[in-house]
Amino acid sequence: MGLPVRKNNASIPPTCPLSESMALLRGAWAPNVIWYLSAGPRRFGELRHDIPRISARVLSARLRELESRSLVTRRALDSSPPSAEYALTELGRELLPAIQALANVGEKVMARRAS
Amino acid sequence: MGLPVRKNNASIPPTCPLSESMALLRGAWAPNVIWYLSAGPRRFGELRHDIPRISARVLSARLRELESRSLVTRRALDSSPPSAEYALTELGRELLPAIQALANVGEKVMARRAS
DNA sequence: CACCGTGGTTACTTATGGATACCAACCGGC
DNA sequence: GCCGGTTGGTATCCATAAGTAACCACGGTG
Repeated sequence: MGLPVRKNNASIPPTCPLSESMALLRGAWAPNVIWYLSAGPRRFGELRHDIPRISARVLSARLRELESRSLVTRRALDSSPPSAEYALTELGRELLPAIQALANVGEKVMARRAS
Repeated sequence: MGLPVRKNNASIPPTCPLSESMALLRGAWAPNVIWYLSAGPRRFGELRHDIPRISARVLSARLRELESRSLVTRRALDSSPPSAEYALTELGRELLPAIQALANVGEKVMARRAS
């Protein structure tokens, strides 16, 4: 006994697409950054304000990582205090349905807890 | 100049449902564990085999955390070598659509890269 | 001139994850 | 009775990631 030999491995994909998208979203606050960019380009300080508990250090690191993964683009504006604007790429936008699905679950859980 | 005053804050929910579900999925490999439990209950060693790169230490920690968040249940079996079986709760199953959406994106990305 | 906002960077500390080894209980074989 | 294998972990140590707080250059403002 001890090994009831399970054959339901068949329903599991051989190489893991889940790990693939989790790799794109790796790093703290990455999904939030993408979410808050979904409505259009935003500047560093705006994102910092959108995600109150993120530190400048982590936001900076995350944006650079997301840029290197081609999920967001950075555009430097030479305004009087030089600012930067971040936007989603096409690839970044492909993650939006999944992030929306996560948000939906969160919403449902929050609603249930509030009731 | 410098501050083009953005009003698109209106499209952003006040409290963040995304962070809510990300908190449920916090910790390395958490989404994978839930994914591999979606087909039915599985034992510790089976999960370890399902997710080849996870260490026993982290799997153990993750299962305990997911159990404390009421996403999975643990059932000890008193077989000859005592074993344990983990299964999704109703709450855990609610995350499956979101995890499926992530997997779909990953699949698309992988397919595109392979072509 | 001192001060503030913008977009960061630089320490320093803590939390998390990974690798490896090890353990107790039990079984079957010898 | 001893050996090795199986199962579900734990113990230990180290590397990386994230949080905290302070600081900086720049120009505009009062």
